[in-house]
Amino acid sequence: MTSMKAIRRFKVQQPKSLVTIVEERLRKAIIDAEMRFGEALSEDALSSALGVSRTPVREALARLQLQGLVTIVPKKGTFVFAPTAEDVAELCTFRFMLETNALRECLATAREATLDGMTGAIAAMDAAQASGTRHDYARADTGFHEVFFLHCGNRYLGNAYRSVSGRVAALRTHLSVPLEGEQARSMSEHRLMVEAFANGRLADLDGILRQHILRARDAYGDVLRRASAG
Amino acid sequence: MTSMKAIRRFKVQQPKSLVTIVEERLRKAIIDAEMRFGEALSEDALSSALGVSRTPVREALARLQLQGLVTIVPKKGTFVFAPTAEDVAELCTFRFMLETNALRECLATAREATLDGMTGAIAAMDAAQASGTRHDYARADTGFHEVFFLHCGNRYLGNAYRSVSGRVAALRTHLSVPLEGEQARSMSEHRLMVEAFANGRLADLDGILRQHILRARDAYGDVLRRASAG
DNA sequence: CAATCTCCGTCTGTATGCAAGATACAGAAC
DNA sequence: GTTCTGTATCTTGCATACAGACGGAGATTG
Repeated sequence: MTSMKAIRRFKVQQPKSLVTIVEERLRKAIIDAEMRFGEALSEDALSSALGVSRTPVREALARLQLQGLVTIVPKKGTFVFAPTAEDVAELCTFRFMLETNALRECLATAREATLDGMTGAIAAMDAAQASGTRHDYARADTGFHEVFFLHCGNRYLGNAYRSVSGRVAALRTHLSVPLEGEQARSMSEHRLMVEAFANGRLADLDGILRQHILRARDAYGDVLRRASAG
Repeated sequence: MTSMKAIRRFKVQQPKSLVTIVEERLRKAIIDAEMRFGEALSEDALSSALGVSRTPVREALARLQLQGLVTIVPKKGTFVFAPTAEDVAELCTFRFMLETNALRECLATAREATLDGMTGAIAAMDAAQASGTRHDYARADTGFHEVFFLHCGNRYLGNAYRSVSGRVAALRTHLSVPLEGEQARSMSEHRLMVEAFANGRLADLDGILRQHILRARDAYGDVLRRASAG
């Protein structure tokens, strides 16, 4: 029948499963610091709070564990992840590696699209800095770094990043680094990265990125050490 | 009682959960090519075959999906993953990136231990080549590459590798590359890598590794293209 | 008063039951 | 003969029920 092609356009997106909904809700709760590091999560409490049965909650928690956002201790309970300074250091090192490689790919195969994405993210950060909350800025920051993986053309690279991006985002919001000049400094570094990328200066890009991420690493490490000491 | 501290040392590792057992069993079945790419897996059939209820089976399948070993299609079923040539290419590229970085870390911080591990793995490969099955050789090969991540000192790097190692291992056994000289060539490349590592020649190491992995990529790609064409 | 034992509440791990979507096939209508 | 439709039977998604493990409060004993 000739009208079939037209009909196909009506295909509806099937509703998200409860597992997905719960997962996203909890993910947001953890990342946006609605819960504290190490806080206990009872499957029972969550299921009644969210109005679903324990089954999807349980499955969602399992997924979050794979993303490193919660820690499941057999027979004891599930807890919001609690990073140590070492954790953060390794995490940042790893992140630097992923981003460097993603950027290299972007520069080689999707220069225009990546540049567009970056400038768009910068605009969002500007807006957030001007009028938004700190959370808005953090979200925009996250978005900036995600651009690389959207255009890098390697799904595995993107998956690997996604498997740690939750933790990175959570660190950003939980440890609202108290340094005053922090946002301004972050912004200027992001701008520098866009510029280096536009000019195809890969070495510069690596340097800025390294500095950007490793500085974050030290800042987070300091805050954590202070927290565990005090 | 003062003897409690001594008694604690006898604590036995608690029995694995059913989920873990099922997961490992299925993982092995997929990796060792007991099932074919794309084959359907029914929760019901699996649960009765394994003698457990559907719950742990379901959870295990969810985990395997996160490792990329199965694909879950809502309301339709679960299937053994079915890689395309593109998949394989991206996978190998990613793998090269991870291994390169891991090796760099090993060379910098755990030279001796890594070298020991590599030579041990080489010995296992020799043994497998002399008298073992092709599966034995594949397992030893997998072991060789795992050494890097054992000693690289970055858990995230190791996790990322583990999240794709299943697929890599499955490719190795499923696509038993028919080229005759393959094993010998692979062996010699591994030996070259050990040598370059021992001498600290990082650039050489990168080159060999790149060649080693990218050649595997092309070989797998060929087999897959031929399979999908024929 | 301190150390230890015991019991109980709470948690997770697993089994099972039920509902709803997807597919394949048989049969009816043209 | 071809196409459509209804149904039978698969599949998963989710809810609930039950049992075993862990941890803490209180009882018990030195």
